[in-house]
Amino acid sequence: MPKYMRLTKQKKLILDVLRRTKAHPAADWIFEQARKEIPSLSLSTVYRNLNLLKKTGEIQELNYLGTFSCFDGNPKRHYHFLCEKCKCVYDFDFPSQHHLEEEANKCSRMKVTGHCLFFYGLCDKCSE
Amino acid sequence: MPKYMRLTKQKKLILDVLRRTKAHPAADWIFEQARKEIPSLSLSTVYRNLNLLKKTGEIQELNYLGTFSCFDGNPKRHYHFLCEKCKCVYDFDFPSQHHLEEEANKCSRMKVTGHCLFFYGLCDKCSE
DNA sequence: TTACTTGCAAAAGCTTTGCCTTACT
DNA sequence: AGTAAGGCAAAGCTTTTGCAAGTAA
Repeated sequence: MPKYMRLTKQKKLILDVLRRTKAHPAADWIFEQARKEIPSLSLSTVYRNLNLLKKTGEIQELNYLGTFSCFDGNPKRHYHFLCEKCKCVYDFDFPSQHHLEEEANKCSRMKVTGHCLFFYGLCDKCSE
Repeated sequence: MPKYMRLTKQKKLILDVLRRTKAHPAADWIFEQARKEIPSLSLSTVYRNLNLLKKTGEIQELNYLGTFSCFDGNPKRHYHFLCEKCKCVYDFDFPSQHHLEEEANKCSRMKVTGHCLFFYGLCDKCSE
């Protein structure tokens, strides 16, 4: 394991692409966008950097869709909404339900340290 | 799309294997177990049947782990706990938080029809 | 200069699909 | 009899890995 993380232009670009969008893109979308600025970029570099940035807590990985991951350039804990029609993931402004963890801890012998919550349904565009 | 679903011995066995366990196994574990009774069984049959049974609502698919799916022979809505150490998924007896959906509906323009919630941490065996 | 990172290609993991045969209704 | 489902092998998709060359610190 490396001692420090280098700020290469590839890493900087990948992080930028992710921060510039409100969507929660998959690795291949990030790759396609970033590639416009660095045509020699490779998909494995995208994956490697996404993993590094996830490890340092600069981004987070979302697994709501099952078959592939989406990434969020916002590292702060917040909830999401998944549209079942267009499969888009939206940020969802909703109060933290941290208290559920304490209740959950009382309910069982497990040591609950976190929870994952998201909502699904139809987004405003799809429900018109 | 088929007009009806046949009850083949393979399908019956796969469902049985899934109902006999309290764990939430992945497709390959189900395959290994079922294979003991029907050695000629193939993995694609397992996948095909899991998808059929999911479609008819007899089982549910869990995607908490990201890289692969787990299956739950209990079709009723209930919560789960994921141990981050042993990666086991447990049933988690916790009151339904259905009210969150109504609150969520008030919070946004999205049409919220459901939620997904699970807890994680260390299970009783791993936290000893 | 050191050793982390890149690009390329290949491999790995999980899941689906095509095709022909089998067997449930 | 008609057709859903099975078995096998191959393909598909997302993600990871090995390695030689490049480059940030």
